[in-house]
Amino acid sequence: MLTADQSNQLAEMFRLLGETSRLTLVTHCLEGPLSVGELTRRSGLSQSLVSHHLRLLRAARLLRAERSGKQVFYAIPDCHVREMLTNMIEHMVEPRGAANELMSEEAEP
Amino acid sequence: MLTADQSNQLAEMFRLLGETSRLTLVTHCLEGPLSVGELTRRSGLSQSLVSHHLRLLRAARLLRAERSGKQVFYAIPDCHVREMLTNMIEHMVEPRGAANELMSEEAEP
DNA sequence: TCGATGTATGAATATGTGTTCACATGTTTT
DNA sequence: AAAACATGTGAACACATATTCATACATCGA
Repeated sequence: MLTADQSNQLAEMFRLLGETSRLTLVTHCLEGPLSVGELTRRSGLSQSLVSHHLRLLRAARLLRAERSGKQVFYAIPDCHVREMLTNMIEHMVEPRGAANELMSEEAEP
Repeated sequence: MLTADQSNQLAEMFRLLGETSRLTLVTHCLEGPLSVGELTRRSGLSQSLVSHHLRLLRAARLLRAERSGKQVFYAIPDCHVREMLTNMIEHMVEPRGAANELMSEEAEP
């Protein structure tokens, strides 16, 4: 299937999305390109921390940066990332129909 | 966009996929349903650890369990998860064409 | 060219959290 | 009872996050 290297790289991407604050930065960008200042305002984090997060997301190509004057706008880079996110959001809000018959064990009661 | 609760739930799913060993269990299941024993063999992990991981993935509905005789087979539960994974795999193997013009900064040197 | 604004980066730390192992026990099916 | 799998607990270990501060870089307007 996947080489060990590819698995690591893929896991790395998911790990980046696995932190609420970082994920929120990405989902905000689903609406359209947003400046760092705007992301800082919406997230309530410090500008420094936002920048640190964006740097990681950029390196993993989960976000794309584009400068416009003094500001830098971040956006979803391509349809793969966009569709991946919308798929996961749909999966989340989806009715949990008989999720697991085996042993009645749920994440949330 | 998303409520704080939804963001947490979504991040939780990504976090589960953000560990190489767990992700490998999931990607193996892309080929088709696999028994715990088979997954243990392929992953090289202990059966106990595999079971722990599968439990988490099941609870998040990233995998679905089905018993067949003595064995339990795990599979991708629906098309959302399957498409999400294939999208991410495509994104990963995609040519990194001008990933980030802003500051020449790469993930791997 | 200087100052203001917007953004990036580096370093250092404290803290938290998850992964993994090892062992034991429980459950379901043959 | 045996085989296959699930679950629980606790300890060791590694890593990542948040945080702050300081500094550097980029762009624009005066």
